[in-house]
Amino acid sequence: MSSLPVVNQPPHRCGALLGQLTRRLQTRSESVLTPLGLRPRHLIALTVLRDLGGSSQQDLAKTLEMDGTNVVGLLNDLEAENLIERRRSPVDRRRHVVELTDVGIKLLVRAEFALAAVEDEVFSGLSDEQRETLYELLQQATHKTNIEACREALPPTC
Amino acid sequence: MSSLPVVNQPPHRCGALLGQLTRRLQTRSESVLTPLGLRPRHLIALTVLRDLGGSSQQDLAKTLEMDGTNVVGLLNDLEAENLIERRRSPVDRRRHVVELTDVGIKLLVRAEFALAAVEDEVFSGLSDEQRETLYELLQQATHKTNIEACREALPPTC
DNA sequence: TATTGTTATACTCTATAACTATA
DNA sequence: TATAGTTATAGAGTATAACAATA
Repeated sequence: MSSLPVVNQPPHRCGALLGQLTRRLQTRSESVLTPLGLRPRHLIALTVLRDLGGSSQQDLAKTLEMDGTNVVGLLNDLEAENLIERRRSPVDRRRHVVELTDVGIKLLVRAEFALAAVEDEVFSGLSDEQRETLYELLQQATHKTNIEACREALPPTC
Repeated sequence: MSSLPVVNQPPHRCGALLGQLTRRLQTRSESVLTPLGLRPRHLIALTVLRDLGGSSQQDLAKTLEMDGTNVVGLLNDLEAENLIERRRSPVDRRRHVVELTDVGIKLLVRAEFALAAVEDEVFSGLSDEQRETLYELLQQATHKTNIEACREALPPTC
């Protein structure tokens, strides 16, 4: 609201720092997941399956933003460890309904505890209040550009 | 400063949002760099070389946190486009001194303009003030854990 | 004919080992 | 012998194409 002739400095670039923190989080997450026999991808899949309460493989591929062929391999891993189940859908026998097993649910809970500890460590330079601010800023940024991306991708409706 | 019996909520997890924004930034950066014949890796290398004013390949590998063998390939690309020069160090002929060419400097400037525009777009959901806050939080977070990482890695001195 | 899941395959990125030349 | 750079090669991660079963 000031009309002083202040020179408007452009904001600093966040990209490099963002990438650096993400890489650090990724590396440490891998470390704590390895003893549980999981890779980050596996964990994301398990989380999505719990949140959706089961899914077809194609829907899962869309949600994970992965190629369908890679979802097959991912689910093969998880099924081999008895963490998920594939059942033919009774209404459309082409579809596989994928669901978490009890073993999968329990392992997911353990993994989430481990990952929470990783975040606490990586963000230990910030106070709880600062972390909350960071969260809100990131959410605002992702949400805005989500809408933008949607507008770009879809022609008429959105 | 309040002594009310407020329940301390743990802060939200930032990891997922951080990863999402980073991926978005990465994808769009690739898009704008492709017409310039560059990949993100190339740009990071060019930036580091300018900031250091030249470097040996090993030092470059350390700075980029990449394997030395991959730096060779990276530099081969850049040299083929006449963006960098390798010269034998006169004091230690095992070393290659790597420096930007004039062509490299000019292309770097163009790439940075393009990337600034990408950041402006990806962070368009935030005001300049919010972007600055985000920058400061990210910087504080990365710096703290940098020190931590250093303490972990080095036994006595640090 | 289109859709779901699968396999086989190729392409990229990254890391390991062995080689050359210099010290 | 150790170091700087290079090459060849193998291992992940990911994407494309063809195929089987079902709609």
